[in-house]
Amino acid sequence: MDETLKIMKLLSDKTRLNIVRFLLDGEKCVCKIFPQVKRTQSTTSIHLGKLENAGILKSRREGKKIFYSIRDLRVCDVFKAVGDKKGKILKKCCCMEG
Amino acid sequence: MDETLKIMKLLSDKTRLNIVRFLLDGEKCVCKIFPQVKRTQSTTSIHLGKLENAGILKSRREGKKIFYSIRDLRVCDVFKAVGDKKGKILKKCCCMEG
DNA sequence: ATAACATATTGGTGAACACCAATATGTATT
DNA sequence: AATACATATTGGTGTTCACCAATATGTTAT
Repeated sequence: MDETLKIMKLLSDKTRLNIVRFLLDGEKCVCKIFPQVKRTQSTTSIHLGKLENAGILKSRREGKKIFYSIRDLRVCDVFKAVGDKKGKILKKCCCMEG
Repeated sequence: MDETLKIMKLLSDKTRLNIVRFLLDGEKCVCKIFPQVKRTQSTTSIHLGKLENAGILKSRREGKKIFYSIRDLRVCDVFKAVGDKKGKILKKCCCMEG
């Protein structure tokens, strides 16, 4: 499938976009994520699964908790490209040199 | 509404993505666009309308024909950010300096 | 004015998917 | 093993929206 389309589809949902935005601040536990994005635990879990499955996020277990973080740094560049607030904070970007 | 989300939604459809990709080569007439993206004239017209309405594209009449082109150069940067083939061709980008 | 052409709009249909509640799985503690 | 906690999965519902065919609007030429 069209890789660009895949990424765009993943970022075209409010909940997923807010998840990624939140994770731009660094690794976060699920229990912190779903209150932040104002969705139920189940809904949030589904979205995290999709993002991880697509390679956008990665996860790590620590005891009972699971921490998610950004794996595919291209999303940072996308935020920068569109001029998102969160993007402006980011200094290091992966594919913007040259 | 969330500006980033708006752009992502617009770029998250196969037809619209292909329209924008095609227009990265320059201004194009509707009659050339809809065969390229393999959609009916009516469907293509709707998508062009949405993209123009959102400020991504602009249009210009020349006789009976209407030509569309890219107005919001951020989409170029988005293509570059995700590593899309079309993005790699582009040399000038608007918001990537610095 | 009428015909021919280019694009826009409308109406109806089907599919994709976000959402929540409820349940299941998995992990740590006692 | 039983309980409590954290996350994942399932089932069902409602909405959004892409699509096409048909029709309407607008432009040029005769």
